[in-house]
Amino acid sequence: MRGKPTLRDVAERAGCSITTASNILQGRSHLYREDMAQRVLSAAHELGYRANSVARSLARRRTATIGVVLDPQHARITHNVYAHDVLDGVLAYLEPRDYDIRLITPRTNDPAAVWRRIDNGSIDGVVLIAPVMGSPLLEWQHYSSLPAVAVGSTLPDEYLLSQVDIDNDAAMAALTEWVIQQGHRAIGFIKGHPLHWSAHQRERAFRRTMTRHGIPIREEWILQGDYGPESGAIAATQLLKQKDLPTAVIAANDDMAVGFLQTCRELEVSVPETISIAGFDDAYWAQRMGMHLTTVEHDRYQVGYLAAQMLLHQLETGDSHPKRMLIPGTLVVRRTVALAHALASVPTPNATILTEGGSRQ
Amino acid sequence: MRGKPTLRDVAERAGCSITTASNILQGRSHLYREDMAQRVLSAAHELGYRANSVARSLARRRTATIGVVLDPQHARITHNVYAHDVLDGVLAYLEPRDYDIRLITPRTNDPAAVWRRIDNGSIDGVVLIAPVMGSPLLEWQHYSSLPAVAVGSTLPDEYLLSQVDIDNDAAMAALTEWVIQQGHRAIGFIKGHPLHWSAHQRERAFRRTMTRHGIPIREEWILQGDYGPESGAIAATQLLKQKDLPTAVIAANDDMAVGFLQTCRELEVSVPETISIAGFDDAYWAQRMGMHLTTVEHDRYQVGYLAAQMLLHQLETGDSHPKRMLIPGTLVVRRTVALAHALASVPTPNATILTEGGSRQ
DNA sequence: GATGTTTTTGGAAGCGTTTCTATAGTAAAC
DNA sequence: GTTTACTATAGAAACGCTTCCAAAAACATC
Repeated sequence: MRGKPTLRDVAERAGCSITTASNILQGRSHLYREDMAQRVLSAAHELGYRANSVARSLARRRTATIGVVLDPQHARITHNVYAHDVLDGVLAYLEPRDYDIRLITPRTNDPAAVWRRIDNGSIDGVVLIAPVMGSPLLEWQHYSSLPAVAVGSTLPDEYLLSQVDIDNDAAMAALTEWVIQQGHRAIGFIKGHPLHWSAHQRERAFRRTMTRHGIPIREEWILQGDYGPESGAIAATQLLKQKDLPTAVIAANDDMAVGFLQTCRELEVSVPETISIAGFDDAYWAQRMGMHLTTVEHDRYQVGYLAAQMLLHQLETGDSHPKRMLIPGTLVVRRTVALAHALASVPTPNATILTEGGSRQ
Repeated sequence: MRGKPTLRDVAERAGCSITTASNILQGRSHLYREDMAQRVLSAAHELGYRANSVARSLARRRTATIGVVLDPQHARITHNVYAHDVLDGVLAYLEPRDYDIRLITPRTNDPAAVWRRIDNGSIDGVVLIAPVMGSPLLEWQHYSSLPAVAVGSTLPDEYLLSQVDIDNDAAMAALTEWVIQQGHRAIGFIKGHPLHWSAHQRERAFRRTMTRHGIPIREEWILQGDYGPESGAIAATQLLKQKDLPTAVIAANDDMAVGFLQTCRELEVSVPETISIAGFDDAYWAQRMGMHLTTVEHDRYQVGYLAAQMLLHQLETGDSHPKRMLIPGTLVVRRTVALAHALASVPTPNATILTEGGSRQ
């Protein structure tokens, strides 16, 4: 025997058939006499035998591997905090269950090429991370019959994909609600990247909540952003040069809110005294800034965890009915939104409110 | 034919043998008559055939997959910026070369279990990300004969591992040098996590440079940190309560430098007027803070890229001789280190200096 | 038309497992 | 002493592909 020991080597050394060795090593030793089991086990141990997972996958017709696919749009994983958190959750669920992870980061937009890469028999199922509008990942139906769960994009139903996401709509509604309850009526909004469904959902929730309260929306206070900090800074510059200013601005995510804040500092506009600003996502680095951004926190780790769970459930039951699961957010009240008038702040019923100390009210 | 089409189906449809189909689909059509090649190609296309990569791996005895292993110490990938950047580089090199990535995040410290998981025949080689002292990943030699490259930890030679890392020593020496050239002689240091080799290297380089300039090191100004921002904050509290203060502090990384800065702000100690502070790493979120931290930038992406390159080289040539490669850093001069005296600042010869505008001098 | 050469194609043996099914051997039941 | 019923083990096919080697076909040479 040269090279790595195979099952055959183990069988030979234990003086039994390959079948026997295989069965015993798979934990079916109750089928055999005690001493046989022992012989096999120790032979395997002495040889340092480890089953070849490729051969096993071929024979079992399942690979015990899940593909995690990043949208080509954000192929560089760096700074894609969303992907990290979700990935962590996915790993946390899968690792103890002896699933492996194949990380796939396509660098083309050609759906055929992308799916050829994804679905080549090496994975049992796939988690699609944050597909944006027009993403090749969404062509799933045409190219693959792999069980799939999309994560981080609440897609229209026609995509027939199982989904797990944060509840953008409810959370933004709750945030807007809360800002309104602080007495603000002149509220601006910085929109997210137009290719992300979340951007539209967040904007819609903002508008709906404003309207529900009979507050007029001033379109000149609705600014286009792209979820990047720079776009928040630009929005701030644009907004602050207007003669008439809102008393509060809600950004579709924390990165833009921080960009906005940064610019306010530079222009010496005081936050929250002159203008209040709220974010969305509770970004890690925004927390570190000590800017005490009022925002909505989401458990993205949980999203990943549940997505993995949903996927494994699909695999095990064969039930490929698309499901949808939304994780509620938590309002985190810090210091960047002030009372507009002396008005008792009543907690909104739609979301848990977390004050800075961490106590839930 | 039911299920996914196999090579056999393609061969049948094209009216040829499996061998022929295989050869042609692997691009060896020059071996065949033009029309044969065409028949096979279109049969494959019509059936939507995609080679099963598991079967292929088994037959070829190579998987075209690289394992990327995170140290169990930082199994949660989130906020492990180092891992992200490196991973990006690895992906960038491997993806176009049709290698797949298996992401492995062991959750135990038992080397046997860890390596059983890593080396089960499903990968051709492995990139070990930032193994810390005592990490099971370092037991490589005892458990695996897989080609391996360690990244992000400059290990002692006895580990016999190929390595790619940033040049901690040279970069910290250059930074220290520069701070000294700004006229500082009373310089403190915040150490990194004691289980990371980098922490010791950075500290050694600091001490060596100080000594080389004949500057005494005051041990009460050398504080223990752990690379986390909180530890920087704690160090600041400890340091600032001393009666005698250094005029500058160098932190072993940016996270701690920022924690330090934060605390200075809170205690209303002005930086850099009262005390200068330099970081190391040029962390993304520190950049965003608008704190203009003077630091050393490293191309971690490059580290990952080169590691992947080195690994593939080992695979292709079979040359398993441990190699070592260090990437130089770039001093980034921003605003947190001031001149201690009116002294002309001379660029150090040991590193490129990047001033804030981006121009290299 | 026999022989040699080159070009095309196919047979068959793997790769290392799993798993279905078959076969001894032994014990209990009649 | 035959049938029934297990128990313990092994044979062999299959998974889908690659690849070495041989066979067949086509063509050239004498």
